[in-house]
Amino acid sequence: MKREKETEEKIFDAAKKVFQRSGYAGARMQDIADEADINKSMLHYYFRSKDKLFQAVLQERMRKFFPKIQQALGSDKPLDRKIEELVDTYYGIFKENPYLPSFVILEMNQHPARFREMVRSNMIEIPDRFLDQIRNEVEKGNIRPVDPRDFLINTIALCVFPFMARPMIQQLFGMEEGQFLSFISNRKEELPAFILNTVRKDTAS
Amino acid sequence: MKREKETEEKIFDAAKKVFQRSGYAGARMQDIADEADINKSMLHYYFRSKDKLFQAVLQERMRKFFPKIQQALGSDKPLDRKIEELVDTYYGIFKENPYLPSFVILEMNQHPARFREMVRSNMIEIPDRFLDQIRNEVEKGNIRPVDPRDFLINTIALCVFPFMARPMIQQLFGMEEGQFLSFISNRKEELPAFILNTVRKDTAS
DNA sequence: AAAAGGTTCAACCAAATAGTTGAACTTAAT
DNA sequence: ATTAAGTTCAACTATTTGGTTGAACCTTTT
Repeated sequence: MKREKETEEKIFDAAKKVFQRSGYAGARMQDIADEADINKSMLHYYFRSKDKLFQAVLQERMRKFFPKIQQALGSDKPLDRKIEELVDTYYGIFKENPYLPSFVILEMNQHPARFREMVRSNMIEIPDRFLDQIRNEVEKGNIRPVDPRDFLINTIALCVFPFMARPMIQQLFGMEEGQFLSFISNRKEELPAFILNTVRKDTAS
Repeated sequence: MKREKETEEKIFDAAKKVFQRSGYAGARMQDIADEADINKSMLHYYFRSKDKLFQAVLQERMRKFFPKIQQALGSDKPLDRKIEELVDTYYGIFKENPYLPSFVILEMNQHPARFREMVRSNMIEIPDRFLDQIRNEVEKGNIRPVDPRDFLINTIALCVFPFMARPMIQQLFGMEEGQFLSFISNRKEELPAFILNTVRKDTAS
């Protein structure tokens, strides 16, 4: 009764932090307890097992993450505005959760079945409105003939990759933390153009 | 004396497989022994410790991987041909090593210091010829003014991302293994255009 | 064929790690 | 105040896992 919510929340926040940094296999229950500043048995009292705790974290992360993307993809804005909004959404998420992209990639590849089930049960899917919009732009001749799936992958790849490859980027280009962040900020301005250009039509030749 | 090379090689191949699939933390020495079909103590006889074995694998992977990219980047071909060659190189590597991209991303983020040291000691760097080439194309007005680092990141992102996000792509678009592979094959044909377009100049307006 | 040195493995060991327990403590209801 | 139910924690257990050992086994050298 005392502080039920607070303790559970402290644990959950700590678990998010540790699981995202270290992945399931690399995370230690003791690390999570230390991060939450409580006794290790509390983890089991509130979440029964490492696996249950992890599932809870993964679910929360995906529920926080994908709906925003879906919403941006499914809006009725014109394509160029939509892409700007999407870039904004991605950057907003990753600024606060820098480990999220590599965490999702890791667990997705490590436990594809669990991941599939989670996608299915949370009804995560690509809005038809977006796919139709791309087909429509192609038909109207506004963009090159392109598989909407390719365009979506291009978009996500260009947004997400720098956050996942951060250590490599910093090393190869000799960037400190601050330099990386300002590089990423500058890049954000260019991104919508990069993305839209991947499918831009020849305007002359 | 008996089969020295063969056993060591069997172990090493098994270790590559297991480490790439599961990462350092997720890999079990017993799994590697099983995969190599030998006794667990052999691992320690030939490589002393899990860490040493992992280092060996990581180093081999990076030495196999990066030089090819560097070579493609550093060639004296014109930009469009170079990008085609680079796409070819990436696809060649990933067709045979589908777990390589997510493995590198994982370990890079998990042990950034170890990764940095490995990049440094293997003298992995971006060929100046490539960076100069981009600056030159900008100067000549052939492409939009662009930070060469952004262009390189765009290129790698568009090549690599589908391989890392494979489980998500298959789930979201309802693809079987075979469908994914043919999707990836089709995508390869579009890729050079996607990449070059990210920095293509307006030709009219 | 005997000696020497490298190779293999079953059985162990020690450390790390997930999970359990029972007693003490806190809070809210009666 | 007493009780009942939820919460906390130190100490403990069971299991997993990286690593070791010593004897048996090849292969080559002499």
